[in-house]
Amino acid sequence: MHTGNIGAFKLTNVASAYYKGDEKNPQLQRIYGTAFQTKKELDDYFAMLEEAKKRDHRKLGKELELFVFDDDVGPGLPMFLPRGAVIAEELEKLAKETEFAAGYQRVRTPHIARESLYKKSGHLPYYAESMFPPMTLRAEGFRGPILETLEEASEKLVRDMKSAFESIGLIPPTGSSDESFRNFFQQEDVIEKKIEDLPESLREKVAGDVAKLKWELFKHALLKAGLAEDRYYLKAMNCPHHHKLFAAIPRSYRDLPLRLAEYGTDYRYEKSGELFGLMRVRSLQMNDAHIYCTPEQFEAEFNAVNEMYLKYFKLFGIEKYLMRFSTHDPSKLGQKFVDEPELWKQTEEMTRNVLKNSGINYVEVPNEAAFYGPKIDVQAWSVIGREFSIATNQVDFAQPRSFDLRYKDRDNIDKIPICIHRAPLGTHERFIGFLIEHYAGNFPLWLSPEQVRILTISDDPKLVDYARSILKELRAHQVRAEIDESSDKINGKIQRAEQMKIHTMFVIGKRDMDADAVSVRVHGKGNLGAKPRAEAIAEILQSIKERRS
RNA sequence: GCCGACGUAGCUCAGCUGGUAGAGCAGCGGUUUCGUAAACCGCAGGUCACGGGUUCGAAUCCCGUCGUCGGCUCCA
Repeated sequence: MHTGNIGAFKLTNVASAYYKGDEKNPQLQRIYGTAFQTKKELDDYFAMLEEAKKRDHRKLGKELELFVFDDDVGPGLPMFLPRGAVIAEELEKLAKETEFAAGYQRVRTPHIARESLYKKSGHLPYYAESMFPPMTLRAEGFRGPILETLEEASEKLVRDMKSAFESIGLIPPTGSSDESFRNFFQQEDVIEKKIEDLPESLREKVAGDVAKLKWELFKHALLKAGLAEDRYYLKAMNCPHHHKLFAAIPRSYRDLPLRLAEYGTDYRYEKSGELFGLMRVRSLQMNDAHIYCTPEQFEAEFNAVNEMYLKYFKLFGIEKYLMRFSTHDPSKLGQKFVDEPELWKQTEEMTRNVLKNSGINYVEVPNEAAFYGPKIDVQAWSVIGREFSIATNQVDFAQPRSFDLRYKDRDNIDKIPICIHRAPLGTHERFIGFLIEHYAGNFPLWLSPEQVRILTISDDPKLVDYARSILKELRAHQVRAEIDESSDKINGKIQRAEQMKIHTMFVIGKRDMDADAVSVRVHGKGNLGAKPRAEAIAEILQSIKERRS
C-alpha cells in the first residue's frame, strides 16, 4: 500500500490511545479517519455505519422491550424483559436439542464456590482480575465459643498452633509450655531441621518452605480459634464446577468422551470502560459444555464441535466467519499462562493439525490463549458486515491435571483426560445482541418475541369471541400470540404491531369470521390476504417447527 | 481502569448568554366501531442523574460522585 491508493478519505473522531498500546504507557490524542481507493467504497462504509446505527441493539432493545439496565441493579447487569427472555429461551431450546442429539448431557451447578475451587483451577491467580471480589464469611467448622478478649484469643491461638504442629508430626520441644512453644516457633532453623525429619509425603507438602509451613500452621490455628475466614467467589466460568462433576464418579475409558453441558451463569468483573450494552456485560449466561476425552478421541470431538458451529451459522444465516487460533507466549509462562511449556507445545501442535486437516478457515494469533490452554475464537460477521467475537472453543490440558482428573484406561492405568471447553453460541447476552443487529429486530418467526398478534376490526362481541378462540388455539400450540381488542381503528392497530415488529398479524373482521378465515399480514411483507383459519395456523406451526428463517 | 463527551416526564426531544420546566408519542378516563402503517376530546405525569458550592435566584456556572456513549486496554 502507498498513499497513491487513497482515492477518498474522511476524518471520523478523536479519542485517546495508549502509547504503543500498553495501558501502562501514557496516553496520546489520536485523530481517526478512514480512507478507501474509491469514493464509492468510502460511501459504502459510511452507509454500513449508518445502517448499524439503525440496527443498534441498545436502541432496538429499548424500543422492542427486550432488556433493560438499571442503576440499582448495577452496571453491566442486564435484565431481560419477557420479550427478550423469549429469545434466550429459544436459544436454550435450540442448544438443548442440538446437544442432546450430539450426545451431550445436561448438568446444573451453583453460581458461587469456595476460594479453594479457584485455587485448584488456577483462576486464582491467573484470572483473579476478572473475578468479582470474594464474599467473606466466618469459616465453617468452628464450633467453639466466641472469644471475648484479644488475650484470650491469642492464648488460644498459640495453643492451637501447637496442636497444629503436632497434627503434622512436628513435636514441639520438651515441656510443651506455651513459652517454649513460642521460642520454638521463633527458631526457623529448628523448624527446618524438623522438616527434614518429616516423612517424605509431608515434606513435599511444605516443600521445604518454612514461610509456607508457618503460614499453613497459622491458618490452621486461626481456623481453630474461630478467627478464620472462608471466602466464596461468584463463578466466572463453569469449568471448575464441571471438573468436579467429572471427578464425582469414578470414570472409565468407556465413559469417554463425556460431554457435560450447562447454560451456566457467570459473573465477570469487567472494567467499567469495557462495558457495552449486551455485548460486554458482567453477568452472562454461556452456552457452555466441557468435553472430556482421550487424546485419540480429540480430533473427532474437535471436528464434531466445529460441525456444530457450521450448523448454527447456517441456521442464522451467518455467511462469513473466521476461526482465530490463539497460542501462548513462552515469555509469559507463569504469569498469563500456566507454566507447562511441554504441554503447551503438544496441545498447540495437536490443535493446529486438526484445524489444518479439517480445511476450516483459520488464522493463528500468538499470545491470546486462555491461561489453561490454546484457544479458538470464532468471529462472525452480521449481514451488514460488522464483525463480532461470538463463540469460543478451548483446549485445556492444565485443569484436568490440577483437579487430578483421571479415568481408568484399557490397560488398567489411570490417565488424565483432555478437556475441550466449547460455547458455539457464546453467551445469551452477546448472541442476542448480535441477532438484534443481524435481523434488525425483524426476528424469524421461531425467535420472534410475539409471533402472532390478532387484530380485531371492531369490538362486536361475536367477532371478539371468534378472535379469542383463535388466540386460545394458538396458545394451546405454544404459539406466542396476543390479541389487540382496543377501540383503535385497524390502521392504528396495524401501525402499533408493525412498529413492534410483530412477525405475523391476523386481521379479523366480519368477512373472516363468516368464512372461518383470517387475513394474514406479515411484518415487512404487508397484507397477504385471507386464508382458512386451519391453514393459517398450520403454516405458523410448521414455520416454527422448522425454525425457518 | 485511562482519555474525552454526554445525562431534562416511560420513550424521542425543546428549553438562547442563570429568573425557578415544555411538546409529541406512550399511559389513564371518555367519545368513536372504523377492512391493512396513527380517529377525537380530556386528564395525569418531572427531587431537570446524585451530592456539594457560587449567586438575591441554578436544569443552565464550578467541584465531586454515579451512569451511559466514543476510543484505548481487555474480552464471550
